[in-house]
Amino acid sequence: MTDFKELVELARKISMTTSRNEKIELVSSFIKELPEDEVRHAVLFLLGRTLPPGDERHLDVNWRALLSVLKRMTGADNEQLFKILVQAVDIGDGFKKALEKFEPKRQSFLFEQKLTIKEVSSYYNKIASLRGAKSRKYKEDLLFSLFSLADKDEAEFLARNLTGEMRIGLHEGLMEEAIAKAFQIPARLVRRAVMLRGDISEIAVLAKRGGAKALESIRIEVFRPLKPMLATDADSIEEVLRELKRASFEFKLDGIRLQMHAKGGRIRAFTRRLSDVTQSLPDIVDQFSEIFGSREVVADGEAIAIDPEGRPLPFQFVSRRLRRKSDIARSAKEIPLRLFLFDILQIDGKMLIDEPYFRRRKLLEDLVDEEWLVPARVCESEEEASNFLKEALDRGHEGLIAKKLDSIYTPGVRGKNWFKIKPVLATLDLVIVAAERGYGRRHKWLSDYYLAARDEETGEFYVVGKTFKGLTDQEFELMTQRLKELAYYDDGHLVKVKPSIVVEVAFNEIQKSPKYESGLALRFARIVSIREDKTPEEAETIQNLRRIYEKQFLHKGKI
DNA sequence: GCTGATGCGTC
DNA sequence: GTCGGAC
DNA sequence: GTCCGACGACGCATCAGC
Repeated sequence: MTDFKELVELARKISMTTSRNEKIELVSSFIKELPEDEVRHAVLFLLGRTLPPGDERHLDVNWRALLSVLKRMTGADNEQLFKILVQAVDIGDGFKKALEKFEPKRQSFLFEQKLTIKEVSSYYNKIASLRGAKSRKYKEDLLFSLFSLADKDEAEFLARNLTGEMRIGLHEGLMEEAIAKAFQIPARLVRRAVMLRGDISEIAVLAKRGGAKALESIRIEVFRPLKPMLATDADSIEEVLRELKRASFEFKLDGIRLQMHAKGGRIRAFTRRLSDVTQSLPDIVDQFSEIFGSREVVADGEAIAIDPEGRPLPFQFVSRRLRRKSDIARSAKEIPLRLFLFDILQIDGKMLIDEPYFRRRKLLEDLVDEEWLVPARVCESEEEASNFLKEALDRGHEGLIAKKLDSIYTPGVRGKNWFKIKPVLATLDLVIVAAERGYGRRHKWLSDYYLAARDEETGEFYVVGKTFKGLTDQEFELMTQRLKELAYYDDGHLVKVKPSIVVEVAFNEIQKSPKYESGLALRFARIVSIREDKTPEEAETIQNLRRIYEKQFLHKGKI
């Protein structure tokens, strides 16, 4: 039984170095020595996860629950804790600082207990299993008990782990290399195994138990989702064609990525992060059954919402279907989804991911009626591809995905074989009216900015979204200074400022907002420049935003 | 039974 | 999802 | 080229509190 303390110490060392090689070495020598039944949890915990993927339960514990436990332990009031947390680098640091400042109350145990890796995992299990009335309280009781067994450093680790933000500069990429190094397996092989299984903690165990041989024997299994292949951003069609010369361009649909599995008449649908959403999507299941009957198949596609004329609806509609458990039949009728396939990964036991794209696509076209396929066209000239892009946009879609014709399907990889091309939209000049202090590496700065549009009738500013993207570190530094000078309210976290600074903001879509008074919100807002030349009075108006919102429906459907 | 807070997962 | 920073 | 860490919008389910 390995002490939890050792894992905490390892995490500390990992966070101390920025060298990737050093991180890999640290993790690798640690997991090499670990008993087989602890490897899985150690890997998960280091990556900021609690339960293994595939476990349908969740802890339902996050920073609010943690705060409540912290209150119980320290006896401090909200104000005292807020003061500490606001100055902390992140929640883990805040926990540690609060426990240092106030001598914590702890649950007393009958026997002296020491936290082990397995003990923590067992607590997580119990917390995840609790449901129903008063379960929040019982979860907090368990957390109190868990934190009672932890010293300050362990508490810091736990707080980070439970919020999923370890911030030690270690994710799956380096973990794969660490596993490879620990068990002397080529990194390539580890990576491939993780892709096919979608669960790195399981691969770590397999690697320890069976080495390279065990990983080599891994195949796609129906009903076990693999990671979907991803696309790299491209600025233009020209850039893509320079890279690929000739490529297949497919419509990029704005819906949910679905990996469909079928065998013996049973059908399952998995999302991009491999959760099973079959239950919410009976219409998609029917469609897949119509397409493939009871054949054994694994296919990749996108589901979008469509109006009676077959035009795509905005993403917001699709998301209403997604995790629904109640009134499923009714909502399926209100917002019908339609599946569009673009890849096939396995059929009748034959794995296809190592076949080149053009063969997989050809096979798909032979097997499936065109109406179920994402429209695709092979282009080698910019003009041809541009026309196809225009067609996609005219039909209300997001853009194009360009695919290298002879590329294999590399699950989980965002590489140079698939590119996404989204058109650049006009930007908006908006006013910063408030800001929030950042966390982690941004904790000294005002990092998240409230963006507002002006009401041309009243002159008031209305928030239409927040963004933390687009500025360089240096610009954050300067912006923080400027905003502090404009502040008329500052509680340590939220800073409200006099409308003065105008920024040019890019976005992908304007959505209806239930949260903002303006009724509108920007999707994927990011700052592209600071408009030193503009005054707030010259900024975008809320009236114009409404017009832009309506214009989006020129190509999109409405119910 | 309703409402708001919280957590989670999609993009 | 999207961006900048760091290796 | 690749990985990592900053965090955005929504909508659903679940639970607490009235």
